[in-house]
Amino acid sequence: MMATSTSPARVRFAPSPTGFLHLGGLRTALFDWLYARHTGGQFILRIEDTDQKRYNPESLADLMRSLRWLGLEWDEGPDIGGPHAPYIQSERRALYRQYAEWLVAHGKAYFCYTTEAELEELRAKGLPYDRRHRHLTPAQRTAFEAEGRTAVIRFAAPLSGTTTVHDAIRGDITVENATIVDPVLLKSDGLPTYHLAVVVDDHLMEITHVLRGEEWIPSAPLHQLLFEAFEWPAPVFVHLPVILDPSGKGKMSKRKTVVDGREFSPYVRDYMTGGYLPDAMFNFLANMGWSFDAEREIFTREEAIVRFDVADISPKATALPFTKLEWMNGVYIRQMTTEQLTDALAPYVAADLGLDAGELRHDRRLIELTPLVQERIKLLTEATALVDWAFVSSAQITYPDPTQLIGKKLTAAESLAVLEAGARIIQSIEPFAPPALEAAFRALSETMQIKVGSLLTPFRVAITGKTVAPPLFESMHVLGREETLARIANASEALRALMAATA
RNA sequence: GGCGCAUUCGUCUAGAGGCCCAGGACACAGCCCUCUCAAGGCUGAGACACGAGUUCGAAUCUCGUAUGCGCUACCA
Repeated sequence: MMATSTSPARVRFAPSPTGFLHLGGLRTALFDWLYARHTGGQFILRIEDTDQKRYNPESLADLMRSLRWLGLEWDEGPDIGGPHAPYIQSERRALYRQYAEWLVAHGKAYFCYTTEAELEELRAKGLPYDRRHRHLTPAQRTAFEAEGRTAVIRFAAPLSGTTTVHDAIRGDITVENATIVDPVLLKSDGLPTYHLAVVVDDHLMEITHVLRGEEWIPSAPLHQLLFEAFEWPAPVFVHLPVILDPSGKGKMSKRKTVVDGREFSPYVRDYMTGGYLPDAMFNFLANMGWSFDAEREIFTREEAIVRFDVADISPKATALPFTKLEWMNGVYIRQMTTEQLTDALAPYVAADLGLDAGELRHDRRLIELTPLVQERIKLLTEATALVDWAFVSSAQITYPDPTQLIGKKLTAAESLAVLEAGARIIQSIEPFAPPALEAAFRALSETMQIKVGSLLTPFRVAITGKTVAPPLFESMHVLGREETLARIANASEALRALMAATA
């Protein structure tokens, strides 16, 4: 771990509200938050909605819901305000014009009247903007105005020399100034471009560390130049590696990607409803481009805060290992208390079974089943398939494939005999509880000379209708003596029918 | 095309000249445990993109090549 300054940092997450929050964006926000907490500074949420065409009204709510789900509370932001409000750029438009005009007044920017069509002509020839209006006379300007042309404000970038920006992860990055061709700062609709807005706001909001995607590396020198033009100190730049598609090649797509036959969405909202735990997602994402130490990757938020440092972030692009996410989610499920898991499971199971979540939360069956499924699921969504049999009547357990009722190395007749013998035990056993049941069935295994595994299979299928289910004796107990006997009777009947049909 | 960034097991990563014929994790395979399925334990297979340097010594430094990705908008 390389130690850097621990003075309080002001770090902002500045998404543009164009769609649902992406896992890549969440990771950026997570690193922002970790660094702010690590230094005892502030985490700020700022909305960069200067592109009216791409604005998506659902986006803001989704964004805030997603961040809060992960536990990333911000100290200043659009909904809670703060000393530098407003935190939505479209509400700050007057500010940007003012600063752009200051640059013009100081000879560091200029009005440009080039039309869309003229720019298109240049583009068609593969040429960048030719700085044609960099030195307009007042008379020329008046003439263009008279034509009704609207101006944008462009930065008068240095024509020679180089600019070096320091990136906290990669070190110095140097580019020729000549490659920076007077970018637009203020658009003709009066709103700023990203370049102007980010520099003005980062300065005004006293941002000390800029964490953003590496797609911004090429424009970092421009931002550096803008800070210099305004005579403001520049923040520390930290360009985060991109998140790739799980295949390892190409940026993660906006559509679902398939891994091992299962679909994984790039959107956070799908994980909020897909059986994932926020703590697991937090831990998982913290390992993407950063590592706690060489041997350990399961850690708490508090532990991460203590160790996190932007200088330790890897510069390498990463593909999200979704199977590892699932494994980690399972680890977190197993770490929960029974009460916590029941709370978490109730809404999922209730929705799947058409029950009331509030009532189900206090249902004896769910409460007893929770510890039995705890080490068998990786996602909260997987619980229903393991427990649904407990919430239906015996009549609803059918045996479409009665051969499943036959134990390994047993005949149908032998399996039937096993069920009947077991039913006699269940009828009279006291107490009707797992330890006593287990002892009795093991004794039965002895006397009938049938392996425990083979002996129990008919009961498991009889009771749950499935070959894969939670432990048998506990399951019987959840059902109760009468219901257990009813299901065994039904299963016996199914076996008899099978024997009659094949005889 | 130009400019920039990156490159350790299939994947996520440790590694800041000798501790590394490269460590951990997921996934995978085998074994153990076991009432099914899991969980757990043990074992195994599996990587420094390539080529030149620098150095007594390079995964670690330099240069080149290759590959991938990004930017090249009045989008962010």
